Amino acid sequence: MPEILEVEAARHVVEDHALGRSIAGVDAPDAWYLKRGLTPAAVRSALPERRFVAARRRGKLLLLDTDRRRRAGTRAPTDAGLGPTLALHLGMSGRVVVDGTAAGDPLVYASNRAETTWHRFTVHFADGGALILSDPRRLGAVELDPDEDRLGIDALAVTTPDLRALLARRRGPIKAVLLDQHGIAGLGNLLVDEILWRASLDPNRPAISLDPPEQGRLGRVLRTTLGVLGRRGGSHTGDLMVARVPGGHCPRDGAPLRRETVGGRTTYWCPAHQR
DNA sequence: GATGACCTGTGA
DNA sequence: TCACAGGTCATC
Repeated sequence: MPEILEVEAARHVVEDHALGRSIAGVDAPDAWYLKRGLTPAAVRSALPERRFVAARRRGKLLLLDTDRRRRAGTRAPTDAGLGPTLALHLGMSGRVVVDGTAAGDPLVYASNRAETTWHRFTVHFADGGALILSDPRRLGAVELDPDEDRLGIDALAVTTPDLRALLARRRGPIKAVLLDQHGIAGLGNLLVDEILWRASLDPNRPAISLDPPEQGRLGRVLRTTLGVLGRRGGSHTGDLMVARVPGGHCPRDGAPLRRETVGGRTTYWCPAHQR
């Protein structure tokens, strides 16, 4: 499931394989997939003859900056300023594939008929390759020049002071606060459960109720968890993951895990050590 | 701040 | 056949 770690891996694939290549065309077969007023015609006219010059990320949003158009054989720009920024959101089942290579997938992408129908958005390069956003469940999105500030501080950059400030002004459950992309951007359901389990904090605790030592602990655990799971290969590699099933037991102390809805999402946590 | 809708593949 | 998963947005 694409949370910040998967999007960062996708960003890396784009950075390593898609920058600097001339864009020849765009396939946007699913107009519903284009958000905030973007139309297939608009995106088809915006991208060709440009190149991606940077692959950024804010939270779970992948941001691909383009350059200005240039006349063939000259260095003179034909329009002012930089080009638009293409924003890709992977939703819950999206994958970015460049020339058949997807993040975390050493195998060549076997494009069969079923998978082709999941191609919601494709950028064709002049050299014949392509960047594809494949998404079976259609909950991802493509937009142009997004409002990046609708997202909070990136989870990979958040500091303990940032976290203290955020927790201090929220009365809702800690879990809901960590999931809210306006505050901290990038954490999803699995990562938040793993972080709170490692930090020994009850997900239902009002954020405002954490004392300074607990805030500090949460900050440290947040950073180390993202580091460890990133190295292991993603959001699904947490220690809690194996036990995250109905009837599961805490990998730390063996107590039965509780399963309930917190912050609107299915939550697994250990009442024995998360307090 | 909480809830349901959005969409569709998977697994019981 | 149906509950469920996931992230986000509109609405209560």
